[in-house]
Amino acid sequence: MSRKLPEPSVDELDLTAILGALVDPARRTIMTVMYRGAEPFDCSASTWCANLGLTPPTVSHHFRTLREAGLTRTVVDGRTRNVRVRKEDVEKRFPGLLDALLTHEHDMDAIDRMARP
Amino acid sequence: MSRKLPEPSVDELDLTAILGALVDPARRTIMTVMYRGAEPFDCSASTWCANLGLTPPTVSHHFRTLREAGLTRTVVDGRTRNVRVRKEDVEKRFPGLLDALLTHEHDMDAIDRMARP
DNA sequence: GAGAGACTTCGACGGTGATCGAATCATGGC
DNA sequence: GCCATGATTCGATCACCGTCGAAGTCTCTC
Repeated sequence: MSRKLPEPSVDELDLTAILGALVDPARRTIMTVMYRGAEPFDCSASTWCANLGLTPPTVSHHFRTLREAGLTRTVVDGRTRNVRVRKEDVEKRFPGLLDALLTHEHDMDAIDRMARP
Repeated sequence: MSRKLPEPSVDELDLTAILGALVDPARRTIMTVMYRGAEPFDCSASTWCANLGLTPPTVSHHFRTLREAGLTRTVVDGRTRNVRVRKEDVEKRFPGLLDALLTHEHDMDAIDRMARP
């Protein structure tokens, strides 16, 4: 049994909210890792905490912000959370946006760390 | 005799600064108008004030933010200021970014108003 | 030169957001 | 059913940003 956390529909996607979410470097790192990695993505918060140098509350806050901006979809299944980027939805509304924003990231450190199984 | 106001070089263009500049709806409107209009663009601040519903200090602040983010180039010539979007520079560093961000603006009202000579 | 007009800078205010520690909640195992 | 574990929420704090009024600066004109 799994439940999907609330998220805006495609029509509700707002550019200001999306940009507001992607201004933060930590959130952009999260998005870049998930955007270029295999999906669905297992995001144990503790792993993110270590790689981003942030505490659990802050990481939780970032994931909520991304989801509420419509950039990610979170499915809760038991105690694990599957988060994946809503590529098609965002692409439909703002073509080329994710590619333009998430393919030129400079600090690949966290990305490389997260890539390890 | 004209002088160019200080601006970051292409190598100094920072995605966080650019997104921070474009998060604000007023600045995004300014950029959209200039990006899609003919350039160079005569930006009498009083016109912007009327169309954006903002006071001169605020408009001045927005233009400064855009310039310091590397999105615009301002050339002062006497008492007139010519501002134009640094399309090539931004495109060189972040391909497709401006197109993705400035071609789906919803509120065309200010854009239409500014379009009139 | 002196004044008028237009933009910028300065100072302040209110709001928003990132961050953390502490408390709370939910889940799986005993 | 109850505890241990891991994430979320709550509350507070700090910094940053948008906005404006007032003061300052620059330029053109007379």
